[in-house]
Order: sequence, then structure tokens, then C-alpha cells
Amino acid sequence: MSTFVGWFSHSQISTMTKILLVEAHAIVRIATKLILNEILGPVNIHESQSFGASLDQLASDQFDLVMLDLTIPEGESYHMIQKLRAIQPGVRILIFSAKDESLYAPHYLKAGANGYLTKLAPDAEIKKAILAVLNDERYVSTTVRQQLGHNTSTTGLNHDSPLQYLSPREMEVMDLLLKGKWTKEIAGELKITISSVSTYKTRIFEKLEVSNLIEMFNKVQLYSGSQS
Amino acid sequence: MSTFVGWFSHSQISTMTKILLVEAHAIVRIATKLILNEILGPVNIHESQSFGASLDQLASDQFDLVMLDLTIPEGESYHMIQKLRAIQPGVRILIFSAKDESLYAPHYLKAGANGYLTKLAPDAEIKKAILAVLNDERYVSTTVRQQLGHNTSTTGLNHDSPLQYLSPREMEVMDLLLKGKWTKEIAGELKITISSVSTYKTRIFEKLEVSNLIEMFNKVQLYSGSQS
DNA sequence: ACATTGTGTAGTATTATGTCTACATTTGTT
DNA sequence: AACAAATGTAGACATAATACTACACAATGT
Repeated sequence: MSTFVGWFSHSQISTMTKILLVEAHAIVRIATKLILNEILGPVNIHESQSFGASLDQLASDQFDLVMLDLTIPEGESYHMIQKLRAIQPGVRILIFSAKDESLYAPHYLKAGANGYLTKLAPDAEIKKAILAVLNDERYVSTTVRQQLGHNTSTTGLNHDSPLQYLSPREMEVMDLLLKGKWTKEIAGELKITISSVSTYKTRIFEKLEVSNLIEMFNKVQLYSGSQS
Repeated sequence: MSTFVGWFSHSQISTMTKILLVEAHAIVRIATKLILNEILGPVNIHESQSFGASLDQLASDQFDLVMLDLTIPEGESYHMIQKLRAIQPGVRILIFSAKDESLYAPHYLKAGANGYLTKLAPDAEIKKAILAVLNDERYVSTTVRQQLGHNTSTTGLNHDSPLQYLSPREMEVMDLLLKGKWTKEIAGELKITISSVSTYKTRIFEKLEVSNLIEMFNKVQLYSGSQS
């Protein structure tokens, strides 16, 4: 059952490949390590169970790849990409998340991730994604690839996720809103005024064509089955 | 690194232990199988990627244990317990979910689950949970155990939904709230003052033990079952 | 290079909502 | 029957949220 695929091509890396798993769920880390060993052979894997911890690890060690879960404790949505890159500009970042890819992938790719892999992906797809990113290719599922291609408006019909039209900041606010945070709380968390949060809220509602939280909840739920 | 613990005690089961993993994420299934093999030795594992599929499998095969993720496609919150038991009354059910245990565990235990294991649990805890449930013990984390102990008033088999404690008027207001109506609108519709609506809202939140609309939404979803 | 749209951010005035308190009616309980 | 708890309802007052408006700066289109 060993599916050792061999070293990834163009192997510029002479020392052992070093990978950081940023993932709070032990059960996921276990299987990920297994898969990494299957496709890469002996490999140097470090783990973080919070985003803060991952920053520390990046600061003290050079990594080839970071596999990043989005629902990590201390997570800061798309800012995480920037913060990781601020420490190691060249590090490859593969998002590995349970959040619906068609909803979130475009945003994270835009923010600079090298790939977005959903946890719904089968075994083979996971391997493909890891190898692709290690070879400096961008990884997205075919679904998302089509989605990204489509929305360059050729057909009047686009049944893409409405979330695509949200700006990064709006996205961030929406996530917090979806967690049940109130305006004031969000303002504090993002260190902006309540007024600004209100503005985002208004714009989000407009873009999503909803008029209240519940409708928004339903609309997003529609596209994003699960995440917990 | 093999942590084979041996057969679980009181092994009434002569044939090979049969386990059903109801889990949409391949990555989680992989590690779970690994762990099961570590603690139980050779074991007969089946997998379902949707709740519907799991019902089919239960109907055609006898299982010792079902490990059930709550965010499974076609999932129906706590009704799933009843439906599984309707097919195999004696089957042990261990919830294995990423949802916050202190919020959800009590409800699922009341609904009849044999244990609630969070995906945040470390390796060792996962093993403990599986073995406990296979030995017909109820498994909960120590956190939740304390939580359950606290409200001794509810300790007595009260396995109904908190929605039952709402008065008719409160129920009415809640329904409107769930439709996204705002306070003012509800007041108009029910021909009472805004102030009264506010009072109901407060009482509803108290009874449901939630602090905002989103939590309320989730809680109600939990008890009033399926739709998607 | 210039015009336009999108994005991040707030101030202020206005409006909505929540909190605390209160009280008359039911309803439930010994 | 007698008393306690739950229910339906509000007023006064305090706090929170929104609508407008505005503006700088980035991104994009022509």
C-alpha cells in the first residue's frame, strides 16, 4: 500500500524537506504526516497547534512548505498569509481547510497562498496538491479553476459564489459576524471603529443582497456546507 | 511506536469487531483507521461519506460501533442518533466532531450517544474514548463531565429540547426572529410594544442559553432537525 | 495619463435595541 | 384555597447600531 512517488521534481533542495503543519486537530495531523511520508519519503515535519506557535516556528527554522488550516486557534483569516511571508518570503503555503473551497479559495489565492486544498479531498488529490505546491505550481481543484476562469464575464450567467465580490476586509468582518460577534466586538478585534464595521456590514449586505444576519447566514450556509 | 493496547475487556464479541466510520473527510478517516488498528489490532472497518450511506450500511451489516461526525452531508443533527438506533438498537455511537463539545455534547448524550469526542482531542484521548465506548462505558471529556455534574437539576433524564420551555408567545417571537424580522417589525406584527418584544427576546435567550441570534439559530437547528 | 470604481476608514446625527423595573393575569402546586 | 412561579405587557433610560456623508488611496480601464 506504499505509494511512494519519489522526490518532487526539480529538487533544488539538498537537505531534507522541512514542512510545518499548522493544524489543531491531532487526528488530521496524524494522517497528514502519514501521507507526507508516503509521497516524500523521510521528511522533516514540525507541527503547530495555534497560529501564534506557527509564527514562532517559522522564525526559528527555515521551511519548504506550510500546510495551514484556516480554523486554527488565534487564526486571523487571510492576514495569516502575509504574516507568514513576512517571516519567510519564499515559503510555500498550502491552505488545507474544511471551509468550502469555492467560497474561500479565491480569496486566499489572491492573498498569496500557493494552493487551496479542501479537507473533503480524497487521498489522491491531497497528494497531488502537496506535490504541486512543492514544485512551485499553484494548486486549485478543477472546480475552483473553472470558477476562476468563468467569472471574467463572458456569459451573462454566473452562478458563482456571491462571496467573490466581497473585499478581503469585508470577508473578514463577515466571518466574525457569522460567529455571532456583535459590531462592537468586531471593531475591537480588528482595531477599527464601530462606524467602520457598520460600513462593512452595509456593503456586505448589499453585495450579498440580504437585509439581515439571518438571511446572510442562510446565503452563506447555502454555499458552504460545513466548517466545524 | 506501536501502541497496541489489546482487545477491549469483557470481549463478548467473538467475531472480528466491526466499526463504521461516518466521516466525509478522507484525511480524518485515514488517521482514524490507523488508530483503530493500533488499539484493536485487525479490525473490520467500513466507511460512509454521507449520513444516508451510513443508514444503508447499518441496514445490511451488524456493527459494534459507529463513529459519527456531525457535519456529515445529509446530516440531521441529533435525530441521527434515533435513526441509527432504529436500525440497530444496540449499536454504540461515538460522536467525533469538530463542534464545540461544551455546547453540543450534552445534547447528543441526552439524545442517546454513548460518547462525545472532540476532534481537538489528542491521540491518547481518542484511543481512550474508543476503548471506553467499546466497553459500554459512556465517554465524555473531563470538562464536559464537570459541566454535566453542575446542573444537577437537569441530571434527571430530561431529554427534551429547550424549546419546550418557551411560552407560546415566546415561541411566536422566536419564529419571527428566525425569519430575520427585526424587533420593530415583530412589535408591529404582534401589536405589542417594542419593549415587550425585547423582553421576550431576553427571556428566549435565557431559556435557550444563548447570547445572540446566530447561536439561537444553531440551537434551534439542532433541535428542530433537518432541512438541507 | 486620466477618469472611474473599489476599498478602508470615520464622524455625526438618528434610530433601534437592550436593561431594569413593574405589575396584572394566568397557571401550577401543595 | 393559598402561594409561588410563569406569562404577557410596558415605561424610562442607557447603550448599541445604522445612515449618510466624506475622503484618501489603490486598482483598473481607456
